[in-house]
Amino acid sequence: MKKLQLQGIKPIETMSQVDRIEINLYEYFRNENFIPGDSIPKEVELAEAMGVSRTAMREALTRFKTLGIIESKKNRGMSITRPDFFQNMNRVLNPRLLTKETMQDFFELRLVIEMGIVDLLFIRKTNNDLKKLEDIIEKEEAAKSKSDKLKLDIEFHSTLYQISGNYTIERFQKILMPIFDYMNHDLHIRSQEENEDYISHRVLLKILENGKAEEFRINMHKHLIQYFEQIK
Amino acid sequence: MKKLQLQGIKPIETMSQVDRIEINLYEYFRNENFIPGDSIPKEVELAEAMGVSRTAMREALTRFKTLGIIESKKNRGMSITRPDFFQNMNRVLNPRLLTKETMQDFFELRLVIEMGIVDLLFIRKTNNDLKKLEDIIEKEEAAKSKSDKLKLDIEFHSTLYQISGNYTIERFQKILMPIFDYMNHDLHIRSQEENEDYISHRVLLKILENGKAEEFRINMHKHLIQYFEQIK
DNA sequence: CAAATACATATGTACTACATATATAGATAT
DNA sequence: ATATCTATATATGTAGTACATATGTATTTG
Repeated sequence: MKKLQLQGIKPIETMSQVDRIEINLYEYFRNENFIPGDSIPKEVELAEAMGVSRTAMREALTRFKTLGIIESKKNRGMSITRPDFFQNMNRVLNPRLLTKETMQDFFELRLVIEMGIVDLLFIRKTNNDLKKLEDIIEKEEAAKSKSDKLKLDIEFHSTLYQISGNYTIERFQKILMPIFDYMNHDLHIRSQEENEDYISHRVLLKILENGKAEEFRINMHKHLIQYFEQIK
Repeated sequence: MKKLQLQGIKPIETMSQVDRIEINLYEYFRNENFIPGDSIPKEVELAEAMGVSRTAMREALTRFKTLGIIESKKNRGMSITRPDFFQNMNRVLNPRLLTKETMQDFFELRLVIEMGIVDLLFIRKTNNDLKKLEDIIEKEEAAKSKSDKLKLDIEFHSTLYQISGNYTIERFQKILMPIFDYMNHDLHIRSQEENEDYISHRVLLKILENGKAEEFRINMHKHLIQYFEQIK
């Protein structure tokens, strides 16, 4: 029988005992309808109930701890926790470990999100938000050094993520930042000056204040045109 | 001294030995400039070099294995691997473990991505893709039962993700699917029939064939209006 | 009755022994 | 000489025991 390889699926025969323990535990957690905060049986009980050594059980438990599904305290035992998706992503996000394709994917994802959050911006924007953007733009226009300008550019876009009011997206962006940083070294982006109909942050802000979402999207696309041109 | 709580940062004094081993190892991996495929020293060597027991070292190594940063084979030792971000996400993605807020965030993220990928669609669409969408729409129009319609609706949108040519986004969507499924039970979405200017999949396809990205975005927004109306 | 102390308990760390899979070298047969 | 089979060495996987450490609970003490 040929072995078809699928994402994230191991053939049974190559599963170690700990793999099976992990699956058993996961089933157990689900069946018991545990919710975050609930405490679970202690290590020795779990090990005995499953007929394995404490060592192996601990290894399976370590996996869950690593994923943030359970946490443990001395003498207090272990309890279910609310996992943080992006925490793990963060631990793993070393650009050196990424393929070029995945980096390109993330790069595109950024553009996708920036184009996509426009509707959220118009639903959630407040006067305070607009003021904040105004401040950034003023600093940006006054900035002399290239690094200062870059910093404020990033701050402008980060603020847009904030205004979207979506904490998950905001964190996602923060985590992906190092990748964009890393990629910028490779990209040969033509400078804004070479671009005839360049859309400035100020124009975007004006539209966000008085315009409509559709208009904003069109201009955001123009604003990001240098990046879109890289995509084939 | 007050203890300020920050995302993903533990106070030093509460760090266990294994926590410190993990940090040490991570530094080591980075400094040695390991890339996927490189093999790393064996357990006992690492343990001795760091002056800890094999047990504790193994626990730290288990964490890396869980995150997909290293893998191990009997007698072959351990080697650096290319981690798969979404694999871990998948393991953790139990709607029961999500807060309402995070679910809402993901729900919005879906809308953001569907609005945002439009430009990628127009860059990457092929005749084959258009044909595939046509097929789905025909089946959809012929479908009688509600569940069949729903299935084909999902298939249409999934195909858009495929057409975007961004594998990472495609996987992301697949992983988030169960959440949307789960949420749909809670949402009171008014049916398409109640909607006067409802934009059908056929209209979207027409625009994708002959229209422009801007036009498509406007209509995609109308197509998703029932969902946008849920957002405050 | 409050504070200090002793004790019990569950996880954390260490050490040892052995199981298991696999690469390598060596022996055997064709 | 080549292929196949066998033995052995090796690194990870599993088991078991002992003790360390932190923390909750009960007890003693002022």
